[in-house]
Amino acid sequence: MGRPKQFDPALAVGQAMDLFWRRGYAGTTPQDLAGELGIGKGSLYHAFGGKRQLFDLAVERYLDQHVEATIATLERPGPARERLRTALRRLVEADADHRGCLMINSAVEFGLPDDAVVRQVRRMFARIEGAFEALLASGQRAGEIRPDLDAGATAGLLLNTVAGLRVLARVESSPDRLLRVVDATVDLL
Amino acid sequence: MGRPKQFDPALAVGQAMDLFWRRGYAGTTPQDLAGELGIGKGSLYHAFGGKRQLFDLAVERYLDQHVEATIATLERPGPARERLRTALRRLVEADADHRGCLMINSAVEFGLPDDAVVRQVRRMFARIEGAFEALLASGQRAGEIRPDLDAGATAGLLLNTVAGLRVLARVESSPDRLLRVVDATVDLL
DNA sequence: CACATAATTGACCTACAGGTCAAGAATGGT
DNA sequence: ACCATTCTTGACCTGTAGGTCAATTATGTG
Repeated sequence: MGRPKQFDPALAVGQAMDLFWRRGYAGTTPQDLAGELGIGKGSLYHAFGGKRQLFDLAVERYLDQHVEATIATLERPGPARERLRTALRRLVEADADHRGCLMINSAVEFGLPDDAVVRQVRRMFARIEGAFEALLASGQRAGEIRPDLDAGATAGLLLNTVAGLRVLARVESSPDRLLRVVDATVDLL
Repeated sequence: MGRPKQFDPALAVGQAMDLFWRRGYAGTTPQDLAGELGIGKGSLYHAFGGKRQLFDLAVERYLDQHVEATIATLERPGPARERLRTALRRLVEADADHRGCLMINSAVEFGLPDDAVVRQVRRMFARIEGAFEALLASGQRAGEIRPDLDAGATAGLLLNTVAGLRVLARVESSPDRLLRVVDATVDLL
């Protein structure tokens, strides 16, 4: 009962995510958010509690949506090295507007003091690193990747590579150089 | 003639750099800056023109100081691979308080739209990449590094690795995992 | 000393971020 | 028809960011 919501909260979280992603947390005002969602500022606070709560929802959404998509690419069938190359290339090519990664941008913006965001970022890193390790192990079982490679350490290296790519994407105007990095990395394995 | 300055502008730029580095551009207020430099807010504007101008000076200082120091480490005598390992380890170990890199933090905070900062960041990246390429070439001449390695592409890879390390440092509580990344990277060359 | 020059300061200003709230509008239940 | 409940909204509030300025203080010069 009561008056029904005039907007779809799930959709709204997606729009908020988009805005935070493009403009950063501090760079996004409640005004901006209300405008983007097409609702009054009061409604926004009524529905989500506050800017930070909405941001946390946006982060959660980002994880479920974009991060999981990347991981899914890694887990698709095919030769391990090519799965890796494809996933990394996608990451670069999908970022034509240089937004980088919401999580990494936030990690840099908030830094260590902030707890909730940093915890989420760590969770995401662990998830990605795990996927890399599984990929490497499967590649080794299939004989496509040198068996003497330390899968754990190399997974960390790949996570680090992704972090680098996402940051460089913010200042690199063309994807070419990043794609070269992707290839150089994959070829080294 | 006229009243002499009560503070050393060069020193002040260093203090400002430190503050921007720790708190980010948006997170540092003119109030904070005046407090840190031990002068009145008005003095600050009289001496430097504004927050952004002071920031630009801080960035310049950072380049001349920290970036050049890292590059100097790369150019010291010794086996190429070990020079690289040392430089990367230093980067990680010197960042116990998780500030990362001023330039990279700024690149993420400002994003592409901003011109001055992004131009500086690109200059710095080019400088570092060049140093890596020289290092790799010298290692190849000395027979320490496989001659079939594409020095240009690999230099890009190393720049990317540094970017990753600097970002991960902001959320990684202990340096151990980053040091493993360093070793894994160097060992792959 | 008088004066031109330059540095210092805190009071002051404007804009806006982030958030609250009272009044009104749309529902289901009786 | 009335009510309890829930959403919606724009007006309103407080704090502060970023910056300006007039008055004051310290220097060199004639």
